[in-house]
Amino acid sequence: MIDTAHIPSRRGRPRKIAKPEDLLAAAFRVFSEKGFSAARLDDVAREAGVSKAALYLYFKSKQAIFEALVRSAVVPNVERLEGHVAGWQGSAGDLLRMLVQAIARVVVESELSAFPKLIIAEASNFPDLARLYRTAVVERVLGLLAQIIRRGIDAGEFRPTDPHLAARLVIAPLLFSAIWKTCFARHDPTPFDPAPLLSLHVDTLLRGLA
Amino acid sequence: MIDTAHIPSRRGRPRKIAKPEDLLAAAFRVFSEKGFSAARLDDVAREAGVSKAALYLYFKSKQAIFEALVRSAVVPNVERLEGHVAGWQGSAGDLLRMLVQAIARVVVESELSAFPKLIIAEASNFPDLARLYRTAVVERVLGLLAQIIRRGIDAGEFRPTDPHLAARLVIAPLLFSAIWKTCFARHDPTPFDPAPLLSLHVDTLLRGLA
Amino acid sequence: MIDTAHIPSRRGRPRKIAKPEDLLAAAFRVFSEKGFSAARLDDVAREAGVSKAALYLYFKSKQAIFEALVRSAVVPNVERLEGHVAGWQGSAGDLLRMLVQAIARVVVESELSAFPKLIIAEASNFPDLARLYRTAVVERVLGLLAQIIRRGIDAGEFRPTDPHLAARLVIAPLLFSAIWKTCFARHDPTPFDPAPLLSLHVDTLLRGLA
Amino acid sequence: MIDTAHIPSRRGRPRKIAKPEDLLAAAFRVFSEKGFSAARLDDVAREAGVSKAALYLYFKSKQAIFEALVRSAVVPNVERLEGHVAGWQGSAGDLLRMLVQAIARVVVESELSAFPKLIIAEASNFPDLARLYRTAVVERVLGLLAQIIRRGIDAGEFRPTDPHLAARLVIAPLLFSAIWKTCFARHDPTPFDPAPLLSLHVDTLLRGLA
DNA sequence: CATGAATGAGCCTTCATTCAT
DNA sequence: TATGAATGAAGGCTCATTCAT
Repeated sequence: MIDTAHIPSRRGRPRKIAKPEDLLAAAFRVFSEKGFSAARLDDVAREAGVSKAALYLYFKSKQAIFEALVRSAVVPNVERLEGHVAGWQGSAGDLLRMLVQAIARVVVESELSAFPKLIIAEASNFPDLARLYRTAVVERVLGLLAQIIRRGIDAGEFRPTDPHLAARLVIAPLLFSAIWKTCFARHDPTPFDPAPLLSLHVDTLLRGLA
Repeated sequence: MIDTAHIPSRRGRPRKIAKPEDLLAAAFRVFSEKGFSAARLDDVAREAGVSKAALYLYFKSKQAIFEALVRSAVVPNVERLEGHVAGWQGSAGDLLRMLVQAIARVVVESELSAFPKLIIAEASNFPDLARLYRTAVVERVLGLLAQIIRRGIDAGEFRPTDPHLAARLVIAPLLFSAIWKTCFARHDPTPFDPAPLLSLHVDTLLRGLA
Repeated sequence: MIDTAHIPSRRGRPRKIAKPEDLLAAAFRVFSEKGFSAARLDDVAREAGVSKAALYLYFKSKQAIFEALVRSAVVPNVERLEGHVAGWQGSAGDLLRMLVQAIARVVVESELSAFPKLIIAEASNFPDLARLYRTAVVERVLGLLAQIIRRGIDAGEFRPTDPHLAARLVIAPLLFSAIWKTCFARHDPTPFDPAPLLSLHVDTLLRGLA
Repeated sequence: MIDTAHIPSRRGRPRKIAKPEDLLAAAFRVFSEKGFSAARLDDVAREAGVSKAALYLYFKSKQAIFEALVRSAVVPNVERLEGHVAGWQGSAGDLLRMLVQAIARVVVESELSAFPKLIIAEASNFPDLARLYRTAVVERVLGLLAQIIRRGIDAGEFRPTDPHLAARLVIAPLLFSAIWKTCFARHDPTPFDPAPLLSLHVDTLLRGLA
């Protein structure tokens, strides 16, 4: 235990230099654990190692923290995915398989798996953020997938289907995995491994689309 | 999944005798709109047309209401599904198709689509309920599906796969639809129709499993 | 000392039936002692013998309490004065003398002497209330006085002057007395008696206006 | 009453070397606008063009700033008035008229009219300052006036009255004007001109005292 | 001397919960 | 059974104050 009893508790003594990213990271941990409403800024501050008041140096309200959090997570990851696709030359099937694995790595296997849960939980309380997430993340990813599927159809690799619907079929098991992980796998003795499910998913889907 | 979901949202003169099911129905509407923490018992009471204090005649706390809500939704609907399966004599494929449609009718197309959202949102705050929901609903449905798939494999109708994984693939687009509906379709001009997606899903999945 | 230790401190036990007027009376005491900003609702609640939360059963915010307080004090006293004037038949001078005494009784000698102080202190923070007080109290009283003075001029009792300015001269020593009382007389050993000052005031003013 | 009141409200580039008088001038503007409690040191600092921490280089607390402000306004202006009186040789009536005009110029027509409001508002929160202001300003000015009035009585120019009470009558319309200006004239389209009122005041008072 | 960055303490406000009727 | 009225216990946000640079 660290003995800090000898430090006089004087008001206003600065202890730590806070960075907004660190604050958002702490907020993400607390918000995704508790949800927006049940999360306390006390917890966010403690998690970030700063005082509650310090949060207000960078964000003007609890809601502003949440909004900044969603916005900060929106763009970069999608752009990473689009980068994957741009340079690829293989078949549509191979590209789909690779994308599913890439998304799994980013979303399902990292801590970001809590993000969909957070959006799902708070969509009706923050419709603007839901719309932002939908247009800037979900529909962009779905568009990317639809484009690949259309390419596969045009090349005769896939049978004719609505590419936008098929794109949703690609995504669904990924969403399932992320949710399973955050909902059920937390208190589970055996660790949750999405790989076999996703492997079967791609195999089955590609057969089904062929 | 709530037996009383067919009760319309009354807004008129409060009935003198409140029934716990009415209270749960009101609680469901409010909790699924706001989440557990942001939901106020004031709203639940007003929605139910009773006083706030009346809630405490039947439930000892806000958390108890939530728990009763989840428990009430657990058993009946699964049993209904199991009834569907028991009497069926057709092929595994037909049975899967019918089950997907049945689940869609119950979960996706009714107001109960908010239920998965609620569980997802509150799983980490109520791990016991999450476990209950998992064992009493999710795994029972998955087990049912797995059983059918195994039957299909044994009959040579499907290629050999892990039936439990395949069952998840069956469920995933249903979950996707329910979530899409509660998250994004709320403020959407064009109404959300899960039928085409699920139709493509079953077609593709059965081809993929064949 | 009253022994309440044996009473279990259970949440929500109602203790007292609060009346909005009592709450406003308590608020008046605290606000006029401390000013709006320095007043704490804790103090208002304790002064009223209720919990802080009880204040919100009747008023939606601290500011709403303050506004209700000002509004509640505005009309009745002015109407009382106007009643005094309506039935009077004597000379303008006698009427002025009587009115000064009446105002002194109401404003200076009662606890209401703190009211002008409160308005003065908060006028720039609550311009709407200042305007209300000006139109509904100050200008009405000034109008009443101006009317009497004009009557005196018309009757040859007073020399010709601007009645609205003269009305202000009537009021000024009353305001002085009220302010002196709240500012300086509080911590004064010898009690403050406005009567001699106001007596001299009326004598001198009537001579000056003659 | 503040020696530095002639310093215009700078809004430009902050001077490197801050002077306590500048800080007090800024504090006066903010305190007289908001009152002590509602005034924020952020605003004082911004108004003074320095950082909030810089205030603590010269004053040990917010309260110390307020106290210094009041003290700084106390002595000089009264001495100026006493100088006016000392060298005067005319009649008591002329001297009173001149003094009323002098006070009006200093207090009512300048920005210092906010000072009485500030004292009135904070007297009960800062009784020591109220006492200081009373003895060092108010009673000295009243004493000056009483002395003149006694001179007038002794010379047969005024009828016999209590000079200390009569002095209050001299002051009252000045106080009225200052308060009217700060409370009601702020949001008034027509500018407030105290001259006619004070002119009538002196005329009437001198007649009344004669 | 001056300030940007940080904080402890406190206040307004909300809300689940309880009691008298 | 049912409720209107009340409250204790937070939580969000502000602000005077302090320290490192």
